[in-house]
This record gives sequence, C-alpha cells and structure tokens, in this order.
Amino acid sequence: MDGFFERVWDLVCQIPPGQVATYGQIAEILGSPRAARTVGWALHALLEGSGVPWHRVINQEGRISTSKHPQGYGEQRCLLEMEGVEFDEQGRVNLHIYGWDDPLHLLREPEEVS
DNA sequence: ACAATGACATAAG
DNA sequence: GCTTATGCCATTG
Repeated sequence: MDGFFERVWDLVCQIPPGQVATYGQIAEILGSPRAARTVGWALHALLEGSGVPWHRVINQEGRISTSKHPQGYGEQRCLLEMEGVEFDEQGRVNLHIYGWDDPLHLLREPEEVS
C-alpha cells in the first residue's frame, strides 16, 4: 500500500491550486517517467474524502482521462473551474498555462532538440 | 514467480 | 484528429 501510492498522493497534494499536473509528470518526479499508469491507479485507489486533489491530475493532453470513472469528469471540470482553470471548446486545459511548473520537474526537463 | 489489470504515454495507420 | 497497437510500471490474485 504505502510506497508509490503514498508518494503519488503526497505529490498531488503538493500541486498548487489553479494548476494541473499530468500522470507522466508525477510519475517522472516519483522516479519512473513511464509509470503513469501506476500513478493513475493510485488516484483511482484513492477516492473522495482522502484530501487529495485528484482533479488536478489529468493526462498529457490536458484532457480528463476518467475512462472508467465518467462521473469524475463532471467533478474534475467543476473543481478545476472553481479554482480558476479554463476549459477550451474541447473540454481540455492549456497545459502551457495551467501546467504545474514544479521546480523538481524543471530539473529533469527533457529539452529535446529539433 | 506468473498472469491479469489499470484515472497513461507514445508510435504508427 | 482519431483509432489501434505496444510499452511501462506497480498492485493484486
């Protein structure tokens, strides 16, 4: 139980309001940039009342990935809008604007060349 | 230890 | 832009 899950929850709890983080980003900070699935599972295993702003966690496209939790979509969008996050016509969030600029992530910036 | 699962990510068609 | 296929990592049975 404790370990990755707890790390995920703790990290999500550290996400400042008005900003959103992606599964991949969280996974990368945890040490496994490819463990996005496990991150999502941690949030799923979580549930409401845990005090974890799971609504601030979205996929890389800034979209809501509640594949098995369609009800979470409304909750997430409502909570994010309440925090000031805007949704575009496609129901997506601008990661370039609301993306979580955590210094920890900046240290591992991929900065790929073109 | 193996197989199956899962709120993802990336590549290819 | 969307759909399909494969990979990746951790948890559970």
